[in-house]
Amino acid sequence: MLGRPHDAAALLRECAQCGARKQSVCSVVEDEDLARLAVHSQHLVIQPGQAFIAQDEPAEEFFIVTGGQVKLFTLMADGRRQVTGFVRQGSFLGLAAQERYVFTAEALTEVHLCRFTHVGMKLLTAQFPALEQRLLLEAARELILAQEHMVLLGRKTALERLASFIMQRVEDCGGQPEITLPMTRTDIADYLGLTIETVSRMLNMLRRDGLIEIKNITRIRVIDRPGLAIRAAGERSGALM
Amino acid sequence: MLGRPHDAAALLRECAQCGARKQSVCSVVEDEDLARLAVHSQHLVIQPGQAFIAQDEPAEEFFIVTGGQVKLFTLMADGRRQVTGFVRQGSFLGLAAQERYVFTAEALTEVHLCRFTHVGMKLLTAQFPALEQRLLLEAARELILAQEHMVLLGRKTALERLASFIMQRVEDCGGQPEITLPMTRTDIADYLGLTIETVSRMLNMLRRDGLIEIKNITRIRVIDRPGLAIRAAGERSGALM
DNA sequence: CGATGTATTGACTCTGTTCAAGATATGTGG
DNA sequence: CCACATATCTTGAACAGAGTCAATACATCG
Repeated sequence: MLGRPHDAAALLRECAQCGARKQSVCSVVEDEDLARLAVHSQHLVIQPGQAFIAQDEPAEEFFIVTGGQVKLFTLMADGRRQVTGFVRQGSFLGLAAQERYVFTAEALTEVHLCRFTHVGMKLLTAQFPALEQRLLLEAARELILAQEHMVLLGRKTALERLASFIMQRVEDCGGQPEITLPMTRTDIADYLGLTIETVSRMLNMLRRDGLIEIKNITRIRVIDRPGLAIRAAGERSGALM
Repeated sequence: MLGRPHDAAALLRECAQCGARKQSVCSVVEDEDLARLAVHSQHLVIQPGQAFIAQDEPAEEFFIVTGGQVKLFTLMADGRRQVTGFVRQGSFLGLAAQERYVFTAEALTEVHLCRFTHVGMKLLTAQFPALEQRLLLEAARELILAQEHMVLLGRKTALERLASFIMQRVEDCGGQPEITLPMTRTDIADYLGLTIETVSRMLNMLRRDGLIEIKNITRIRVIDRPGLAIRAAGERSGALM
C-alpha cells in the first residue's frame, strides 16, 4: 500500500492538473496548500464486495476514488435494485448527498480511496475556492452522465442498451477495443434496467452479428466499433435505405 | 413585466435566504453585492411552447427560473424523446453543461428567467464564493433527483411510475391534495418512459381504485395519499399478508 | 357549430420477463 | 489431479406487461 500516490495532496494535485487541462481552473492549488489539505484526509483500501457508502446512512463523508472500480446502486424496499453508475479513478463520491446517502457504493475490485469528512471538506473549500470549482465541474459531469442514462433507461431497447454499455466501457478505457468487465451480469442487468437473461441474450446477438467477440465472461473485444455505435444510438428507421 | 421581483438582485437574495434556511450558507450575500450582481444578468419572459435552451447548441448561458414551469428533455436521433425533468421557480438551468447543452428547456407556462452568460457567472462566482456553494448545493439536489428518476425508469412498473409522479407533484406543490398538470400526456409519458396510452390507462386504474379523482385533463385530486404512496414505492410482495 | 388537436378505450402484437433446465466456471477436499 | 459442490451464466419455452394500431370521445377554438 505504501509508495502509491494515494495521499490527498497527490490526489488534489492531480485534480488540479485535470481541472487545468479542461478549464484552466484549480491551477492555483500550490504545494504548500496541498500539505495542509492532507491533514483533512485519510487513505483507505477496500476489498471487492465491500461497501463503503451505505444507502440511508447519515452523509458525513466524502470520497475520492484513487484506484479500482466501484458500483453505485439504490435498493427499493422490496429488493429491486438500480445500479446508477460504475466509477473509477478520479471520481468524487458523496456529492449527491444531503442529509443521508441515497445510494450504496461497493467495491468491484480492490479500491483505493481518499476519505474526507464533510466538515473537513467545508473547511477546505473555504480555504481553496478552486476546489469548489473543481467539485462543481465534477457535479456537472455527473449530471450529464445521469441524463444520458435516463435516456437509455427510458427510451432504448435492450439491444441498444447493451451496445451503449459496451461503447461507454470502451471510451472509459481509453478507446482500446478489448475491455474487461469487473462486474457480474446481475450488475450489468441492474445498470441497464434489464434481467440477466436479456443481457446474456443481447450479448450473444451482438456476437452473432459479428460486432463483438466474447473471449470469456469478463473480457469482450469490439470487432466492429462503427456498427456498435449505430446500434447504440438506435436509428430505428433510416441508415438501412 | 415591471414591478415583479425578477431582477438578479432579488433572485439572488432569495437564493441566499433559501440557502440560509437549509445550510446557513450564502447569508454573506449583501445588498451592495446584489446591486453589482444585477449588472451581469438580464430578465426574460418566455411564452408557453418556446424553448430557451436548445440541445447541441454551445452552452454559453446560465438561467435561473423565477416563475412558471419548464420541461427539460433530450431527443434521440430518430425522434424518441426522454423528458428528464419538470422544474419551477428557483431552479438553476445550465449546470449540467460542458461544451454544449445536452438537453432542451421549453416553457410549459409563461416563464420568467434571469439569464447570465457563463463568463458572467465565472466573474460572479469569483467575487462571491457563497454563490458557488449555492450552485453546488443545487447540483447535489439535482443529482439526487436524477438518481430517483433512474430507479423509476429502470425498475418501476407503469402503475408505480404514475403513482410516483403524482406523489412528486403533490410534494412539489406544498402537499395540497389537488394538483395541476401543465404538461400534456405526451410529456408525462416521455417523462415516465411510457406511452400516452399507458399513462391514460394507469391514471384510470388509480381512479377506479379510489386513490385519485380526475377533475379534468389538467387537474387531479389525491383522495388516498397513503395508498398512493404504497403504490408508488411498489412493495410488490409484503403489505398484504 | 363544425374543425382540429388531444385524450381515452379496445383489440392485438411484441419485447422483455419469468420459470426451468442445462452449461460453464470457480473452488474444495480427498 | 480429479470428483464433487456451488456460483454464475446461458439457453429455451411459456407468459405478461406495455406498446402499437385504430376507433371513439372529449376539448378548445375559431
